[in-house]
Amino acid sequence: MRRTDRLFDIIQILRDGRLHRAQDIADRLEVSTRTIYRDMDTLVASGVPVAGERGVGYMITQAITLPPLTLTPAELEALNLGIAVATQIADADLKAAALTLADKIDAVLPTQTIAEADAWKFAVYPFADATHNFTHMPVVRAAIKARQKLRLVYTSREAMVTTRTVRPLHMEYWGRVWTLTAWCELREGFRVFRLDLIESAEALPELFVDEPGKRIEDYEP
Amino acid sequence: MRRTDRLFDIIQILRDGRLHRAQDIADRLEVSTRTIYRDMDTLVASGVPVAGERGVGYMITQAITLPPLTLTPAELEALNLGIAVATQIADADLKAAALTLADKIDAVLPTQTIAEADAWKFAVYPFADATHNFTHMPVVRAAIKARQKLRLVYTSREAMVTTRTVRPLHMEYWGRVWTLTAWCELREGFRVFRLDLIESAEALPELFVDEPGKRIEDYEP
DNA sequence: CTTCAACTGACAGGTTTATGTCAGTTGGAC
DNA sequence: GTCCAACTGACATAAACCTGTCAGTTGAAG
Repeated sequence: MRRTDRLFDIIQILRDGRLHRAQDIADRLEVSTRTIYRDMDTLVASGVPVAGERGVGYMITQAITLPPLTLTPAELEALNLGIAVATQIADADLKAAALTLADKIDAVLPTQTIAEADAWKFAVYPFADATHNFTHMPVVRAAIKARQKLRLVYTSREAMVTTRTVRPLHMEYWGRVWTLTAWCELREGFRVFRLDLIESAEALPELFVDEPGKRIEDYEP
Repeated sequence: MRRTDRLFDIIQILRDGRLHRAQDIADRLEVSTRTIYRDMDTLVASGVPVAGERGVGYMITQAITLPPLTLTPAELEALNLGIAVATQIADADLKAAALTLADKIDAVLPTQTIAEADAWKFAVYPFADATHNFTHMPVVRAAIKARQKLRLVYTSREAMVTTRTVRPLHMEYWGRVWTLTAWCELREGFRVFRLDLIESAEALPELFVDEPGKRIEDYEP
């Protein structure tokens, strides 16, 4: 938990928009510069808009602030979190969607709360958990809808890499990982794939139709 | 990453809704029963609806499944994540809000996509990261809106526990932690509190009004 | 009361992760 | 060219975490 704290502290330091040398940050947080360089790597990989320039120092390159929203309090909180998570995602489409989603909800809700909402300003800063990998979500989701077969390069947990053609059927979110349930043409049976273990996913032109025994309804875990 | 994998495996095993003894799970995953008991702790703390009964075994107590949604693909993904996160939260209001939020979006979007959405079924299972603590969010948010003073019991990172009365002004989400910016009457100055380090938050009947130097606009990090 | 299996606490060993030191390299400004 | 500070890689050590063993306790069912 210590390291997370320090990463948080670094953002707080950078927040002023001014220039900071690794040495100064290191002194302030009582660690070595090497640790700061490593932390900066983590922050950049997490999507924090910080840039370092040799001979100069580190600076926040942008501040991401959203306008006030006008939801019911609890909904606002739920959406708040949702947007925060969605903006963490590397996928640009999803980032944009999270924002338009906010707009849509904003538009459909009664506007009477706008006035009082000005006291509730919030900002969302990207800070992805680099362990998550949502890269293949769009293509997988699209293939499920379009009933397109998928060619997957998949690394199993035993580090075996296989290439297979599957019929994508169903996605689930397990809080830590997303899974894809599919009928695997290589194994001739249902298989559950973890999205974060998919190396590459390519939608094939080949479509598939429901066949008894290969539908999601036929899947029994 | 190994441990996460095993937690995921345990859910997969429990998913069949049948009874499982710790010994059996331990054998299957090739770890000791002690490890399984520890894993079960983690799962329960994460909100996975699993219950153990002495002399009997472990069983999933409920399955949480949501009906199909009808958003644009990207929005669906964004919301998907948002709901997944929101349902992780211990706060019952927020859980409910996440669900009604989904309903509202569902209602306001064009219905033409409903037909094709049936191929896109998804389920969300709670699996909170136990390190997050959103317990005080509702009361803090409410106090900001109502301009009520808050009495905080706060544990600083140096493990110092203080009780203070603050004027809550502004909340921010930093991806890993939420912060509350407030004017602290104990320190006579602006302070930033991390929500996850707040022991207790109590809204006081006492209201506050804007005073020069104590408004969020006057805060300079 | 006995049995079963969930549960708990303490401790030791192993593994992984974090950090510091050091000795470099790189790119821009002057 | 020199200076500056970001950056990188390798290695050793220290701290944190994970796991197994063991010796218990607890609660329900028979």
